[in-house]
Amino acid sequence: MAANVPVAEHATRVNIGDASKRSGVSAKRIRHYESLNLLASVARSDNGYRQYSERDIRTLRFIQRARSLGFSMAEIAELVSLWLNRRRASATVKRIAQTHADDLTRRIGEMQAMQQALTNLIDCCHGDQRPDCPILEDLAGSVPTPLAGVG
Amino acid sequence: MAANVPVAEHATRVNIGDASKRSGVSAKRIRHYESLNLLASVARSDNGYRQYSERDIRTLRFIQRARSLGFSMAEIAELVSLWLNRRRASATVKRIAQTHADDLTRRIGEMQAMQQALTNLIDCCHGDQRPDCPILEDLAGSVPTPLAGVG
DNA sequence: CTTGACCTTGCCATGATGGTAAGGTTCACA
DNA sequence: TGTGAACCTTACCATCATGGCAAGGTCAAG
Repeated sequence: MAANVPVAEHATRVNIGDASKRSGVSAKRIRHYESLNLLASVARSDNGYRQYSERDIRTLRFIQRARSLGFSMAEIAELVSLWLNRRRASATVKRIAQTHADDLTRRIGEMQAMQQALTNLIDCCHGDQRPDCPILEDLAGSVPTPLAGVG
Repeated sequence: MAANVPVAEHATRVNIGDASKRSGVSAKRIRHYESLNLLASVARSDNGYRQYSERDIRTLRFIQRARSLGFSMAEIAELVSLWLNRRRASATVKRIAQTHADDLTRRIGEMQAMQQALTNLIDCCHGDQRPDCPILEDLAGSVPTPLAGVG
């Protein structure tokens, strides 16, 4: 029953369009990642077309997944490097992830503060045809500014 | 008791450095906002220096406050225009604010999803000197990919 | 007159991605 | 054999809001 298909992993090379379909990364992004040295030495065929191996496609999926978690390309470069390094310490990976998580926490907090302030203003605005508007009043500085007088 | 200070509002013109200090907007940003036509026709003195009136500074503070709420420059351009338009409808302002608030909500949600997924992975990682790491395993695609086989 | 603190314009960089242009390659089909 | 579609290539520009730097003009105090 064992199908005698020659898997020939090393020979399974596809063009960038197939690599894109199979990784979920646009061809444009794939080339960009290559320019950032995230994919080690992409092979080329005689006509100059890039040829992607299974390994390359796994790397592209790795990058795509990391992007979906919001990692920057610089962080992803580190993560890919660690992924390929069998002597890595998980502590290093964890530190990168924790730094990013902390960054997310900070940014979420900032945006929530904006959202809260904005929601308060929106709730106070009747939103009809009249010109008076608490949103504009707030932006115009209902709160007196500390440097209002010339120093 | 009324101090007889000549307020001379129309004459209170300051250079960009003072305008920056009094508005909290960097000189670079002030020039940028001018290029975006957010400040109507900034006056110039004979030597070519920009001269900011009290009104200009109020506008800069308005912009600064709007930026702190996360509005884009395009939205701020609309808001400034509405602020200056006595025939505005508060509904227009409210709509802009609501659209932005909705955008914030969406982005906060996306980031929270990232944060949650990341936190789960971090909690599973022992983070020591050993190489095995659930974070990398997740990025490498613990979930089987639908197109894993060649089509 | 020099020095330093201003001001001016203009160009480049960020980060990750998309768009587009101009051109080469391959394959299928008439 | 020609043609056209569907690929591929590189290269440049745009986004968005801001900072940085360079080269030079202006001004006031010493």
